Amino acid sequence: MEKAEAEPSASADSARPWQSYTTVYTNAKAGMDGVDKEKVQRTVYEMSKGSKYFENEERKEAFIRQKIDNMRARCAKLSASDISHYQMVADKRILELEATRDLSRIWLHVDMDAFYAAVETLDNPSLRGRPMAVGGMSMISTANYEARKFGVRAAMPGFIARKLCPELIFVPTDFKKYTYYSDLTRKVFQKYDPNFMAASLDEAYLDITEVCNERDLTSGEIAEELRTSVHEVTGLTCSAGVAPNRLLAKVCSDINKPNGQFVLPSNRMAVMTFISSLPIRKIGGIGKVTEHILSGVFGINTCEEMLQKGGFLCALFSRSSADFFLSVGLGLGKTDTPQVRFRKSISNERTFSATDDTALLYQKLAELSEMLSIDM
DNA sequence: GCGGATCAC
DNA sequence: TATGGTGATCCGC
Repeated sequence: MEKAEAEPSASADSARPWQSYTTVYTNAKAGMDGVDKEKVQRTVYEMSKGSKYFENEERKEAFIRQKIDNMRARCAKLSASDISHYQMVADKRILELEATRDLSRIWLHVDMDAFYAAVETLDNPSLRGRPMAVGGMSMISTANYEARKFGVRAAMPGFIARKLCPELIFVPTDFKKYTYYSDLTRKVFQKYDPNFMAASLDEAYLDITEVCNERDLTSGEIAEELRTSVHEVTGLTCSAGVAPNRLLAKVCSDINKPNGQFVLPSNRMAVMTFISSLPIRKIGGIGKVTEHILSGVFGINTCEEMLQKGGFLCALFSRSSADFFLSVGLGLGKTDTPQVRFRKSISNERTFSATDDTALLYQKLAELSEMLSIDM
């Protein structure tokens, strides 16, 4: 195993405690380039410190640190013969996965730019050019690019956002509005792929192989035309990524955001070059925890390193997890169009302040059950 | 089979 | 004052 990365020591930790408190919204995102990350991080920490939420985050982070320590120990205990065995397992799996590579489809991922915020600005043009967020004091759904300059981000609580940007305008969420504009964009998507896959109100995957062939246009030309059409129909901008599979297309749509696009050519060399230096956190399905584990245990920070450490991954993870990690290292992803998609669960939940009042808890349960039964 | 954890939007 | 809601998947027990 590689030497452990420089871990924040106890003394550095107490000198700059905010550096160890990370959240999903203290991560880099489009429009956050000129942001003073240190200052944002410190403000988030100061506003969070001492709260129940903060305590729970600390508890979870301690748990993850322990998990990393345990996995490191398991790694260290592997014998030379274990290591060569798992290296063979990995090499074989890599060959099998490589054999499934399909470069025949062209996938496009569309992602609307700051969707909820952009819709609200269409509805109320006086918001244009001013820092604005959709949501409330508890939670922000989206921030426009003016607000992002202050470090304000989706998933950040509103009271912290206001501290970062006192001028911030709050607009309450209005899903009816977003659904209306989402439907408009989907009418456009349908013209390029009648079987397009909606991933959310503001994201979709399109297999544009046929439309490219039939109209004898490049994927980049189709992407330009689709984005122009979406803008004409809705007044909203979007970004697009083109790649031979959905996993890569999703990464690509983020590269020239906002109002841009990126095409990854459908050949193995281009894919491997693209993936080689790509940070694993860019991959859908690899979140904050998995990033920490892969980095802390194996020293894996880029997709290429998934292949280099393949033996250890096969030794320590389940078959399905190891397969996923190796696939990422190869730049493989789904290329099929599932014909039917079933919903597998239905649920509802509400957050409320802590209580030991059982009567109140039963009442909450009754309310939730009632609402859920109506949904069903 | 179930509950908790992780992840995405 | 104050850190969401819905759906999916995986893992360990």
